[in-house]
Amino acid sequence: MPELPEVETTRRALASVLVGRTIDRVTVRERRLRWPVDAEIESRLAGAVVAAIGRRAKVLVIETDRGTALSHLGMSGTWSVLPGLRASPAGTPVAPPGPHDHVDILCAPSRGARAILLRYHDPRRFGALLWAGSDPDRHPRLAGLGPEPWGGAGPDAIGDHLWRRSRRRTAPLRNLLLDGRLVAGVGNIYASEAAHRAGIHPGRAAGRISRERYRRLAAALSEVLDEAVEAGGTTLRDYRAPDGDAGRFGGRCRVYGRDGAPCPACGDPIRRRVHSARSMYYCPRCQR
DNA sequence: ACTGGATCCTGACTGC
DNA sequence: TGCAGTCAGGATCCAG
Repeated sequence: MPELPEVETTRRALASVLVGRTIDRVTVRERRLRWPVDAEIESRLAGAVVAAIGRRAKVLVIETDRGTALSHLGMSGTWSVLPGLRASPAGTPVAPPGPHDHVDILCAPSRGARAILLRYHDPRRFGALLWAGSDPDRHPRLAGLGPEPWGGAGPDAIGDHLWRRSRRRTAPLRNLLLDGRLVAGVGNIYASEAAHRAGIHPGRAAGRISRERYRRLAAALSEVLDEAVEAGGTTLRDYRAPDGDAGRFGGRCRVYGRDGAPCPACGDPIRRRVHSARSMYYCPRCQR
């Protein structure tokens, strides 16, 4: 799935076309996503003016004058801004939906701006589209999320937080980083990359890592997320930005997906180990 | 309170 | 070429 940088890339693209626009129509063709698409989505959003597109962890927060909708991309979700719309006889854009095109959001032309069609595509249907009303922070999908590792509190504060919350915990560091209640929006790729940059073995018991090393880890996390956002995210297989571009960070991963290849720091082969049914990639020499 | 495993679903890839 | 098996970027729920 899209991790934090991919969601951030999507957020920016959606914000650039949607903010200030009025949504005319929402069409849901398939409600069976991770949770059923809220039945009130269509009626709440029709006529709403988009005020902002935010992001919390990996959740897109669509703020309108009538309330807030949440969009999660799951493992395979993408929003695209459809190019080259033709006008139908009725004057509305036409673009026939393909398989797995579950939701359309249509904005009619207004004040010289042309019509836009946003389309949500999600083969695995692990994504979500939910109505959160006027108090999104209390919505179950957002309540209880840990602090943002990028663009929030500084690395020292995040590092201290992780250190404090990890005392006496025996689970591997990697598991801690993937737990959104401790730190928000970190997935498998960037957990691997940050641990490598910080020189910490991802399998090390989280409770046996010093405060200083957690600070270094938080700095590495912020740095790698920064670079990945700059590159428009990581495309492993099917992630696409709303303009159809693939993310360009994939080629810059130092460990993720590189088992057997040389560590860029020391040249020893990168190892892959499966833990909790997920792959961990690390350099046994650089990471302790 | 923590922990690991199972789970939702489809598509791409691997190996026979 | 075809087919079965394996794996995947997430996050929740559950039993122990």
